[in-house]
Amino acid sequence: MHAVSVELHLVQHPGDFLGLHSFLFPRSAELSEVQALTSCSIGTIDRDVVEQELQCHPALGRALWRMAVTEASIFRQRLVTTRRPALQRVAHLLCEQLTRLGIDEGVIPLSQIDVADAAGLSVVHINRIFQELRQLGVLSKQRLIEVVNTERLRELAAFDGRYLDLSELLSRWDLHIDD
Amino acid sequence: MHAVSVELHLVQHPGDFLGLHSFLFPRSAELSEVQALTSCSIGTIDRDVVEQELQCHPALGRALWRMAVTEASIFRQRLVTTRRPALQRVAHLLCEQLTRLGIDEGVIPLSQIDVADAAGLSVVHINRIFQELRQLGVLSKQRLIEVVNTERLRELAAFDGRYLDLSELLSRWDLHIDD
DNA sequence: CGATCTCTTGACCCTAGTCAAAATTGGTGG
DNA sequence: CCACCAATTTTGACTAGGGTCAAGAGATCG
Repeated sequence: MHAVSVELHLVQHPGDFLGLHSFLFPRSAELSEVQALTSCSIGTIDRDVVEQELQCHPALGRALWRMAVTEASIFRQRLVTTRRPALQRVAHLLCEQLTRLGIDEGVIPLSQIDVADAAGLSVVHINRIFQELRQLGVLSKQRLIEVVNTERLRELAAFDGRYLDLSELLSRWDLHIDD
Repeated sequence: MHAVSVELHLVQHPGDFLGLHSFLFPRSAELSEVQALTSCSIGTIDRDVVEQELQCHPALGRALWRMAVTEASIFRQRLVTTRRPALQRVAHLLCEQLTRLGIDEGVIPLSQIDVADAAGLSVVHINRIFQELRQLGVLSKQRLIEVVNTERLRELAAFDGRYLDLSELLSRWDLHIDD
C-alpha cells in the first residue's frame, strides 16, 4: 500500500483513516473531497459494521473520538501557522509530515506542487522557500524533498509535536479488513 | 450568562462547550488557551462526572464525538476561507458568527479588534473592510457590527452553512449542572 | 525523442501589514 | 453636567510579503 491522499489540505498517509465525518453525519453531503496524490489502495468499512463494532467495543468509540479531536488540533495548529511567514509555515508543514510519517528525517513523498497546495502558497513562492531551506542546510540539494537537518527545521518552525503525539496512536489502527 | 470567549480564534458563545481536548488527553498540557472577551459565567464539570455520564448514556459519547468532528469542520472551513481575500474572509466569519449565535441578522457582539484577531488580519485592514461592507449595504453605518443584509453577506462569503448545521444541536446542551 | 510534468527564474503588481496620529466613544469621578 | 482618560475606530503614507504571468530548464516516460 503506497497510499497518500489529500483531504482538502490535510495529507493522509498509509494507514490513515478517513471519512468519519460522513459516518457521523450521513445526511450532510460529503463536504470534503478526497484526491489521490499517488496510486494507492483503499479499504472501506460498511457503516453497519462500524456501528456493530462500536457496540461491542466501547473503547473504539472513545478512540475515534480522540482521533476527531486530534484532527481538529491539526487544523487549529495550521490556522496558527498560517499567520506566520511562508518559510516558517512550510517548515512547520514539513515537520508535521515527518511526524505523521513516523520518520525523523528523510524524503517526504510530495511534490512542490502538493506542498504549495497544502500550505496555501503559490508554487513559485514555495520553490523560492525551498531554495532558502536548502541554503540553510535543512533540505538536501536534491530535486525531491529530503530533510537532512530536522533539528534546524524544528527550530525554524517552532514545532511542538505534542498536538500530534497521539495521532500516531490513533490513525494507525491494526485493522483487519478481510476482502 | 453573557458568555463570550475565545479558543485561540474560535469564538465561543453562550451555551458553548469547551475543553474536551484536555478531557481526552489529560497528559498533554492544555494546548489551547482561553480568554474571555466579556464578563461571563462558566460552569465546570469534573472529569469523573463526565466519565460516569458517558458510562450511563452511550449516546452522549456519540454526541460529543460529533461535536469534535464539527469543530474540526469549522477549522477546516476556516483554513479554506483563509485563502480567500480579506473581504470574503471577514464576510464568512460574520456568517459563521450569525449562525452560531442562532440569529439571522442583527448585532454581533464583537469589537473590530476581536474580528481582526479571529480573522487573522490587522485591525487597520479590518476597519477598511468594514467600511466596504457598509458601503455595500451589508452592515449598518453604526459603530457596532450590525448585519442588515444577510443575503448579500452570504453571497459575498459564498457561505454554505451546512458544516455548521449541527453545531447548534451539538453545542447547545440542556445541561443541568448543579454546582 | 517528443510530450508532458515539475522545477526555476525574472519582472512586475497588489493585498495586507506597519507606523503614527487623529477622531470618536465610553466611562468615571468631581 | 462637565472634564479627563482609556479604549476603539479612522485616516494617511509607506513597506513588504507573496501572487501572477511568462518563459526556460530539467526530468520522466512511453
